[in-house]
Amino acid sequence: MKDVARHASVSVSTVSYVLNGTGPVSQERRERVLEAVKMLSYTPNEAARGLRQRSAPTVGLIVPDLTNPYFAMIAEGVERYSSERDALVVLCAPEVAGTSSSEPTTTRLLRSQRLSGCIFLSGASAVPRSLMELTELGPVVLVDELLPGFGLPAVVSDNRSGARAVAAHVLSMGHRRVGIIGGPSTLWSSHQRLAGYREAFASGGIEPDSIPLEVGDYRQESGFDAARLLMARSAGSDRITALVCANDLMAVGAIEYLRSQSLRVPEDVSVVGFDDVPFARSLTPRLTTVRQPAHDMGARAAELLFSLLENPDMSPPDYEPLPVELMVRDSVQPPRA
Amino acid sequence: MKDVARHASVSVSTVSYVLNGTGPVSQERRERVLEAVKMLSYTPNEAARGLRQRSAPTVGLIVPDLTNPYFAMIAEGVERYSSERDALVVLCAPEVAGTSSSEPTTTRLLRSQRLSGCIFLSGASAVPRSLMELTELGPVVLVDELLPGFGLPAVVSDNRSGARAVAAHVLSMGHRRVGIIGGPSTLWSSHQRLAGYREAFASGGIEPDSIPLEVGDYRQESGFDAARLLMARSAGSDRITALVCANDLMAVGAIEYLRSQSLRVPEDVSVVGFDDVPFARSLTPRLTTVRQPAHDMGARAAELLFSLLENPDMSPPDYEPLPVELMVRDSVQPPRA
DNA sequence: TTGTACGCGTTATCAC
DNA sequence: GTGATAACGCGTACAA
Repeated sequence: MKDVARHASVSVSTVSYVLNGTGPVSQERRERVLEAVKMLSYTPNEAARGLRQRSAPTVGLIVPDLTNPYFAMIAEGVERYSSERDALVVLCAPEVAGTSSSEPTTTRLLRSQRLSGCIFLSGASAVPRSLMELTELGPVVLVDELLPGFGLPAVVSDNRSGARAVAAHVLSMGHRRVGIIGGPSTLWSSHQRLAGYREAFASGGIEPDSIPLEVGDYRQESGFDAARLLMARSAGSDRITALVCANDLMAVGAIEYLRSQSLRVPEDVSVVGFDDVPFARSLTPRLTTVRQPAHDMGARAAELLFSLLENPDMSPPDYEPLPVELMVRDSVQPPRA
Repeated sequence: MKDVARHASVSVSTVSYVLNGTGPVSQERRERVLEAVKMLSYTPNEAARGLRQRSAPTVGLIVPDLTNPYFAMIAEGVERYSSERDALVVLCAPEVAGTSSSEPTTTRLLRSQRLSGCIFLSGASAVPRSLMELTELGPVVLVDELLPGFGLPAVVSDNRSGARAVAAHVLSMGHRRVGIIGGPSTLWSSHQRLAGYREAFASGGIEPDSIPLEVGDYRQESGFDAARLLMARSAGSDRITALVCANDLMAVGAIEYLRSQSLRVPEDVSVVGFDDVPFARSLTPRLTTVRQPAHDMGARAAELLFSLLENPDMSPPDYEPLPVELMVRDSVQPPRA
């Protein structure tokens, strides 16, 4: 910066004025400065800038499992929006239980002021105890999941009505004996989806409490296991004819189990999912599911975080779930006989 | 830090000595310092530290498409290794052509010294012109792709022998009329795989030049299109009986096209892929493919970058491709008739 | 062994 | 309008 000032025959403060748009500078000098900047291909040192301003435009993105395409899409949304705002996105994998030292990396990072705030993509089963510490260090925005009791701002989609829609569709195809594979009971989304399913079935005249339910952890293997338990429970002539799964990955696992038992999908058992991950439509049969605006959710979470950063004691805006969309494909067919 | 010094009744330098392990400090004072640090829950300001040391332990991860599970796995590997080293991983999506301002974000970032180096996951079709600038600003490590002529260190897998292995498997099942869906011709991996396929077919007595080839861009849609072109070329009785695809996503696209033409997979046409993305084994039929050690590749790339950072003028180590594994599943069956 | 003082590159506060 | 100059929080020669 000194060099630039020298080349332009001005003082460093003038250079700063020009670059930050703060302070009045004569047209002539401004041009000289800009020219010098270009000549020397000068770029401000962000470390120094952050040092002075006590903050760096950097958002932490805590994501449990990038391999889940749904999460990856949210991450992309966050990245896209943030990079437009010239902010860095730092990837944080949460601690693997047991592996961690006494203090979670994420907390250490936020504390060391390398992160201005973070976006928390919970998705995994439980709420890390470190979340409370996190919130004391900077703004935290939740995506995809609500944490009742924490009062944290969140961007989520309308899980409940999505669940209602997909269950209603199953009903409308004539299924009466259904089973539900739910998500982790600790998660808000699991409850919402379950509630949605039950509402739909209830209004179709099916007693919600009579519907067999198994809970998984949103991963494929757990779908396999849950399907096994569910099918074992309903032997004989009143075998389940449709499996309603709380996400796509578990639906895939369920299908795998059904096939391993020589049950055909959808002829013998219909299956639906939730999320609409990219490969859902490439499965055989193409998976009926609920599309969540993953990309958009990521972007909005970032947007929310930035406004929180600019206006620290802003009250979190009214929470309004984003709309979802039922994707009717061919993994649901009328039950036979 | 001043506070800590005061609490421990020592000078700031002593605190610094203790924290960085540099300089000799008496046992007694050391303990006092550590206690004060804990009491005040002090954490060094990384901005200041970076300012002083002219570097921050931060690696940029440039990834074209997180939605591709294969890339996501590599990213996870990078994250895992880096966080063990207390380094941040910054996610960079490359510029979308046309969207960008004159200067790519990535370059700006590296130049502004917020990144100490970066890991380049090319995968996409072309080499950004900004790569050269990048290399001047800090160490760059390539993953999954080699860029001949740049002399950049890289971590890749043995694409060629993997390709040879799948192709050999297709041959061994009795296929003689095969078609190849290759990757972007600008990419090293595409050439390697193509070479591998041809070697295998040649040693099976099939003239490599006679094998129909279409090129895609590693994305699903392009697989669909390529399959269409390939099948159109081989009408009638010598219709292709097996499609060898340079990655899983294109294989999925190809299968989709075949089905749209009422061709059954694998009864009418066998299909193989490359990468072994997680859902490959959940497709119907389960996709025969080549597993690349994605996670490991990410970790090794990070490892390489760190050693380059510590030892700037180290010569890039001998390049040795990581082994891959043929995953035989049921998308390949003997041709009928 | 410990403390003092300076510099890292910026920005903000003041005089001019 | 412009230019000195003092922070920002840390590392580290150097003096004590």
